[in-house]
Amino acid sequence: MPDNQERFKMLLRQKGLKVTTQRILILETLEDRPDEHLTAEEIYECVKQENPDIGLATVYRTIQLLSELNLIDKLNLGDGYVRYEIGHHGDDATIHHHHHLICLDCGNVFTFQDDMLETLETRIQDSMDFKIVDHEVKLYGYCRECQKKNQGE
Amino acid sequence: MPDNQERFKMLLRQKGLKVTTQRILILETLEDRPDEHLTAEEIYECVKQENPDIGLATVYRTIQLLSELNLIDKLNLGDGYVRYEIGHHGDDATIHHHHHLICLDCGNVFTFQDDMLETLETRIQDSMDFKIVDHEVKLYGYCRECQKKNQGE
DNA sequence: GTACATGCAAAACATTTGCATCCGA
DNA sequence: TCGGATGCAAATGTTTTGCATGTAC
Repeated sequence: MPDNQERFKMLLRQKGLKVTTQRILILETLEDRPDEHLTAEEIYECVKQENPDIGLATVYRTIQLLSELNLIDKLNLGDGYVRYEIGHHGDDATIHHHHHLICLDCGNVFTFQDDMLETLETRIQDSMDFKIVDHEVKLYGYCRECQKKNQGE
Repeated sequence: MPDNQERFKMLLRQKGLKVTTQRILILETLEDRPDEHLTAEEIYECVKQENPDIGLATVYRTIQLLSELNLIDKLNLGDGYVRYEIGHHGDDATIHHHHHLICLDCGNVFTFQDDMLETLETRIQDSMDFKIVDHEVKLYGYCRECQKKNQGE
């Protein structure tokens, strides 16, 4: 399991880019909140507590960098914000994308892992001659709490 | 197989809303291009050919209405535009969501249908106590043409 | 005639960019 | 020192909204 922070520093040096306080703080913010799906604005607010002078533009630029380096994943819940979460890696460098359950009532996002998608991908690959390299699965519905809450209706 | 146009008119009347030329033209535009994933701007350009005085705001307002009435589906390809397509209904009123294959090279979007998701949904429903009502699946990769084109590299 | 719809322009919104200054290597 | 990084403000581009006018019913 590679240390994200060390990897980030290594990748930056490799590209002749600089290791700055801001960049590290932004990565830490995302590492500390592995299942929160933060928006740029939210990341900005978090980092400002440690470094009040940081600018929102720096957050956007760093997010883009982290995304290109495959250290974070984008997530679009269709609410007008792009959200980000730290990448979930396996022992190798392979990214294990998990999937998202989105509650239509409370808006909470739950994650789950399932290997069935791989079977599906193989099938599509064969039948449609389309080479799949990434996927995104979102299931919308009602979480346990909201089902309970609305049972009487 | 219900007629979208008649259904739209019926639903409008039911809600005390009015059947206008603009609303019908926008629905027709989407009906005529069932697999094109149009942006608001593109719909606007199409409708302007029939009705040059239409405003972009009307397109946005109608799209929102059609979306609320479940006559069209939203699709976000992450390119900064929200896209829309006519809903694909079965014999009953059930919406048969198809899935999308997005080529990372040429950007073309292909659709496919697969029932495997239902098995997945049942499993999630049982194991996580989450009642699923809708889903969205996007697979990213390379289409046949682009695979061929880039074979030499 | 009375809502509701429309078109226009202005506003709102997230995100990006230009540029002078700053700072890591 | 020097090229990349930052912060700020301005710009961008999509989508929304306010309001006077138009139109379906």
